[in-house]
Amino acid sequence: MAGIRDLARECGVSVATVSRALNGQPQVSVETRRQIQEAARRIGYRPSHSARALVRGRSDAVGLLWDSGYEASGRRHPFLMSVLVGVKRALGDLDRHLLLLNAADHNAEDNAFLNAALEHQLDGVILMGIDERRPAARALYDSGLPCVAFDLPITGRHTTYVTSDNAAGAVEAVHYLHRLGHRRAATITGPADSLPALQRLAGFQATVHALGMETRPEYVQTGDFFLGSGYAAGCRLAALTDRPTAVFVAGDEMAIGVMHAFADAGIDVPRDVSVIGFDDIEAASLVRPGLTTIAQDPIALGAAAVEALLALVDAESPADPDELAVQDARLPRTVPIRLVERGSCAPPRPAWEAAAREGGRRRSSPDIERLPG
Amino acid sequence: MAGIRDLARECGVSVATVSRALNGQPQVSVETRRQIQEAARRIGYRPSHSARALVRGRSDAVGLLWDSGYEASGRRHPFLMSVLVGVKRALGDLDRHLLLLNAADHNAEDNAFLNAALEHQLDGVILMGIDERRPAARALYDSGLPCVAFDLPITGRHTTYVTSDNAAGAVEAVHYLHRLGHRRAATITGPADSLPALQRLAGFQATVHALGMETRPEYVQTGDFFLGSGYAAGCRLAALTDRPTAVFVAGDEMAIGVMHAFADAGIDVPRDVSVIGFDDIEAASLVRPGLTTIAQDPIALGAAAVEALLALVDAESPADPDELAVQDARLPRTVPIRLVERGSCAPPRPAWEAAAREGGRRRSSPDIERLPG
DNA sequence: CGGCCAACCGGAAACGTTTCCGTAGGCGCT
DNA sequence: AGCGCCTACGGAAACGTTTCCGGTTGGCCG
Repeated sequence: MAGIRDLARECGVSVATVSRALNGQPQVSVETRRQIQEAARRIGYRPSHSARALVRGRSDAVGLLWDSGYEASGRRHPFLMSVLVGVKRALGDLDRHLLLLNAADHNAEDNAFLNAALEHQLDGVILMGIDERRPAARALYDSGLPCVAFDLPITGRHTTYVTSDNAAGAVEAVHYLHRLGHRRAATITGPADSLPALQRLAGFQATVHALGMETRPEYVQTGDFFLGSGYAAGCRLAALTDRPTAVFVAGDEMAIGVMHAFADAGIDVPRDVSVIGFDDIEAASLVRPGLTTIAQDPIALGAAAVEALLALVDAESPADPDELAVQDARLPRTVPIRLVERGSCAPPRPAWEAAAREGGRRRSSPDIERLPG
Repeated sequence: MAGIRDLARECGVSVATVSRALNGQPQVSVETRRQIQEAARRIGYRPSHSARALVRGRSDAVGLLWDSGYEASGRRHPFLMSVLVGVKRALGDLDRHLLLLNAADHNAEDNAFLNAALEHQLDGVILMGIDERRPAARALYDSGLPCVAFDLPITGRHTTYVTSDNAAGAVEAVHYLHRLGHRRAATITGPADSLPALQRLAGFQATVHALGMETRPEYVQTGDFFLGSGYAAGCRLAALTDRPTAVFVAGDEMAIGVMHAFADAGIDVPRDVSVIGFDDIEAASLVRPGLTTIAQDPIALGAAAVEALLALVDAESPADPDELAVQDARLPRTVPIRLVERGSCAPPRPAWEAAAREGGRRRSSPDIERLPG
């Protein structure tokens, strides 16, 4: 393994010069630099990450904390993998790497995460799909180490979070429904301790109100983001005498559940009732009819997270903690969403046609006609 | 930041003793060890990973290489995330960490991966969802650094791969179909350069032959693991005069595609034809009817990968390269699969009923009756 | 011509570990 | 009593960088 000394000897210069040349520092002549780079390539020199990290006191790596047991706990992050891709790309552009902290799912000592982060001298940590109330997690973001989370409103000395624009997504969804002609829309929301669920519900209610659409207590049902709860809520909706003509569901998996419930009740989607989801999970494009949904942009989410994290570390890097910059970096990031139309929404049926509904019944997966603008 | 010297001073011993005590080496008295551990906790001592890695020459970390642009290239790894969980857990049990190498999707210099791996002194690298023909990947597993891949039959000096028991899965699938009473089964396979596709096809053909089931050229169709290709293949199958009564599809997404094709052709699944998939992706349990499929075990796959990787590094760790152990560690790992029954398979219809099929048509998602053992 | 500055470079001290080698004492054995 | 072995420990040399503090040129200005 060729070290910096070998390289220095090879070029007839000192190790200091080699270091400066390779790190792009200015006090080295262009000719010397060229020679050094040339020689480095020739002898296959590779700088030791450990040595560099040791002396500089940081590793240029960020940690990723995510808990594999999380999904079982009744919450979800439907596309962690894609978000991860976004994180990885953004980091790659900055020549940084990502260290997965094994959350030692069992037997996790309270300082497990923090210890790992400090031992590796991480620049900061990104948290996703984790129970933010775990002591081990708390210890981490109470430590002053920069942290950014997905969909988790964590607080700490150097901490912020990123999330999709859930409120905007909800208002776009009900505007869309309203444009289609719907006036009676229900929603299925998520657990009350889920930030996205709350924001989506708030957006829904505000817009329904602003548009003067009908509102009743039975029109908001609660689920847990999983299929079964969507099915159950769908059954409750189906049994209503004043059934809504559209339903905005806070998560795609639940939305698929309500579609099943409606199918089992003999209610055709989208002819009899429209359903619109949230997230755009893979299955949304696989089911029939295709699920119209508010799509999150996982790549952008990942990029926003690293941007937020870097802002956090930059803000505290100078010796004097720039209080203003810290405040600024602490602001949550919110990334835009996008409506993707598939087959699960349509204009409501005219009353006379709905009345005649109990006649013949056709195939439940009709090709849906293109919707007008 | 407390260093090992502070700890030594605190305890009135030398740094050498502290190091030995903390690393569990035997030549330190139990009393001294206890005191040192106590003091370490008290002053919050955390060993520097960089320093340790620097002097020991290795980092106790393994790299993970996966290419986010891969899916666009016509191949898939349907549950990378879950496999990742498996890898992470297995690693966590060994107090190792996982470093995600940013594959610098663009502008990737030919040695990008290898450089990153060497600079970080990784124990080895796990590859998944990557185009194994990329020069940058080749350089990696030609380098002698231990590598293990998923579903990629890569070869190199210290290299192996893990994969699900695709052949066994295929034979189980057709046995299952055969038990149900099917005698005319088709298959939809994947690209010819995909290892799992090849193995699944081979298992299918061998079993069909062994069981004396009908075989015709049109009964094997080729797809690319994506929905559209499954739909197309399903249409071709539906148009056959001697249509098969069951189809074994080499991937769940394609399987969903053929279900759509059949639905559009007025063919009911599972009444008119059974379809069985492979992989058990999330959507398999979300569609209707639920997709009966051969499930891979992603957690076990991940665990098998780290086990294989560690065998590889152990085999070459002694000064003398134990040629036998290396040979042994190079053997591919194969992890068992499991049949999961959902609603897409049923006994074939008796001929007389099939003949009368063109009569009334009912809802396409009937609740399926439980199958006899 | 002396002094000053900029540009370029070298020596050496860190950084925090692990490990090799050495040593002091205790103990059993002949 | 002398010898050697074993256990527990200390001293110090690595490991491969970065960076501080200089030092040596050569050119320019006064």
